[in-house]
Order: sequence, then structure tokens, then C-alpha cells
Amino acid sequence: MARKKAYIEEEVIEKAMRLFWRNGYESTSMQMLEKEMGINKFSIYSSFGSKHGVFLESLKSYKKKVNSIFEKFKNSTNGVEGIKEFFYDSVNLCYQEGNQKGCLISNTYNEFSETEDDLVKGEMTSFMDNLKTLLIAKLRMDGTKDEKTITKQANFLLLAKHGLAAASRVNSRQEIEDYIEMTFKNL
Amino acid sequence: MARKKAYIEEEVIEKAMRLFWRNGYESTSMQMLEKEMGINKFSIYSSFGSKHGVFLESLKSYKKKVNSIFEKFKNSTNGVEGIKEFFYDSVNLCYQEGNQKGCLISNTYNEFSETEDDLVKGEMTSFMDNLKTLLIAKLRMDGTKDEKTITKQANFLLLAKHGLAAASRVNSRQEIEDYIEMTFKNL
DNA sequence: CCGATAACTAAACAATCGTTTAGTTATTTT
DNA sequence: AAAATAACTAAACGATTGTTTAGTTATCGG
Repeated sequence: MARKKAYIEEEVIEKAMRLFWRNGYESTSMQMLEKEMGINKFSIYSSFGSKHGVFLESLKSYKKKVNSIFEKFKNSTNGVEGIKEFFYDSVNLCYQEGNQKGCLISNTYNEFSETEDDLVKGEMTSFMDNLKTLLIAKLRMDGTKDEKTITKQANFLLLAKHGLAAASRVNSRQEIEDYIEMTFKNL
Repeated sequence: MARKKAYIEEEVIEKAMRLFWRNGYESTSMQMLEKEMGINKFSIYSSFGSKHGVFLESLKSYKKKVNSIFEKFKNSTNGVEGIKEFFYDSVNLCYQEGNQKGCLISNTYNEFSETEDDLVKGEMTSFMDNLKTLLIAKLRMDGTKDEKTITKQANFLLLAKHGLAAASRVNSRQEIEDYIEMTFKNL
């Protein structure tokens, strides 16, 4: 052993994540990352290998935030009402600290949809698949719908969720909440 | 007068627009524009001044496409049913030529939301304002709703439209159409 | 306390970014 | 046909991109 790291990797990734969240991948430069993370380029590269590596770790860091919301959602036994609560929780994350950065997952989905970055894309699709499975499970809870409407409503909600995330970059929180209410009025 | 231009500005901008539509502003380089537009950097700069100028013209070119859809929408006397048709028309544009590039306006809205580019942002907000005015006018047509619900439904539809545009980058056309049907089921 | 080693600083890397400029080619007008 | 002029080609611009590397500093185990 020799000299110790003067930073904690989890902490600097959290900061990097916030930068990517706000600006996206392409518009965030190593220079900006250096400044925001508070460490030298060398340290960034020795810890995460590349800018791409920093981004991948940032995605994981964001997913941790989302996971606690997912966990609550998973444990809910309220059916459709539970989905609605989950939507509210997700929106709250988008407006954290008064910011309007949208959802990092959705932002990334959009930015990378025309690329061939399989690593990032893999993270995206696995996320969406998990969400869909969860939605279907919750929709089944009410016990009144047939499988066909459940599939349809799950797709609907998945798309609404993605739309919400996109809209939370440009719409006010009030508009978003109105939208959620309207969406769940007849499910 | 001397030598004539070997290209038509409208035509090369149409090509540039398709590139921005697919990749966004930041990820599209002058090199790519040269290749796609089929003209030299010099010609691009002498015609449009800068990359930013090319983008602004591209936005206008896209708006022309949208305007024909708007025009039809404007002339519709079908109220909510007319809005639904408008949504379908808009989605068709997003899936033009079998592509899945979303809507250039929405894509731009997302990409530029954290910038301070007032020119681009101006184009965006004016677009959204026009759409909202139109939506309200159409919602009034049915004559059964009070102003409060009209405002609420207009906001809802505006957000749904934006969400649809975002989703059309990653979702299948069938999913999008299901979403539209579900959205209009109770308006 | 000393040699080993890992983390740091800072400078440089090649490549690419958007932009400009010098030099050549083609068209128009006199 | 010659002079004028605008559009072309192509090379270079400085700045910035992501990445690497050489040299220094700090901390560890022996």
C-alpha cells in the first residue's frame, strides 16, 4: 500500500451524475467533470477508465435513487392507486432541489437512441423491462381486468411515464400533477 | 453577377434538417453536415453564417412540415375528434420513411432546455404557445365544457403531445397509437 | 527512516470541433 | 475576349475534445 485516495468514488460519481443529468452526455466535457467532481483528470481516468465509464457509473448512481422508489412501489398493495403514487414519487425525483432536469434515464434514452452504444442501451432497456413487469403485476392486483386490457394499460402507463419524464424538463410541476390526475381518472 | 450557386439553399437545408432530426444539434458536426448537404464548408458558411444558422434554418424547414398539419388542424370543425386526428397526423410525421427520430421540435426542446440559447428557445415557446391556443379553440367547439376544464384539458393534451413526441423515438408505432386511443377515451 | 508504491499535478498528446482564409474556377457583363 | 465578381476547393486556423504520460508528492510496510 502507498498513498491513499483523497476522494471517495461514490461521492465524486454522485457529482458527475448531477452534471450528466443536467447537460446530457455529449455536452458534458471532461473539463466540466474535473471541476464538478473536484478531482484531476488523472484521478478520473484511474478510477473510471474513460468518460464513458464515468457515465455508466453515473447511471448506476442514478438508478440507486430510482431503486428506492421502485422498492416502495414493489411493496405496494394498492393496485392502480399504487401506480399513481409511484408516478408522483418519480416526478418528485425529477424536481429535486427545485431543478428541472427531467429524468436521467429518459434523457439518456433520448440522447442515445440513435447511437450504437450497447452498454448504455442495455441499461435503458433492462430498466424499462423491469418497470413494465412491475406495472403489469400491480394492474393485476385489482382482479377485475382481463389480460388483454392489462397489457394495453401497462403499455399506456409505460409510455405515459416516459412522456412525463420528458415533460418534466420543460413543464411546471403543477402541469405535471394535473397530467397525472387526468391520466389515472379512468384506469 | 458572376458564378451561380451549384445548390439550392432550401434543398441542402432539408438535408441538414434530417441530420439534426436524427442526431440532435450537438452530435451533428460540420463534417457530417458537409457530407449530408453535399456542399463545402465554405458554401455552408456563406449561405447560413454558422452551424447555429444552419440549425435555425433547419428548424424553420421542419416547421414547414408541421405547418401543413397545423393548417389542417386549424380548419377542422370536429372538436376533440379533430385534436385526435391532429395527434395521428403528428405521429405520422415522426415515423416518416420508417424512421424513428421523434419530433425535431421536442428533441430540440429537450436538448436546449438547459442552455441559454434564446433564439432556439424562442422558436420553441412560440410553437408551443400556438399549439395551446389551437387546442383551446378546438376544445371550446364542443360547447359542453366550462373554461376551467378546457384549460386543464388543454394543458393535459399539450403535455401528452410532448410526451408522444418523446416516446416516438423509442416506442413502436402501435404502442403510440394505443396510447392516443387511451388518451382520448374520456375527453 | 527508508525504499516501495500508489495518488497526485500538470503538461502534452493526437484528433476533432467550428470557423476562416488564400487561391482557383466558372459565369456574367461590358 | 477581357475584366469583374461570386462560388468553388482545400488547407489552415485556434480552441477544445477525450486521453495519456512524465515527473512529483504523500503514505504505506518493513
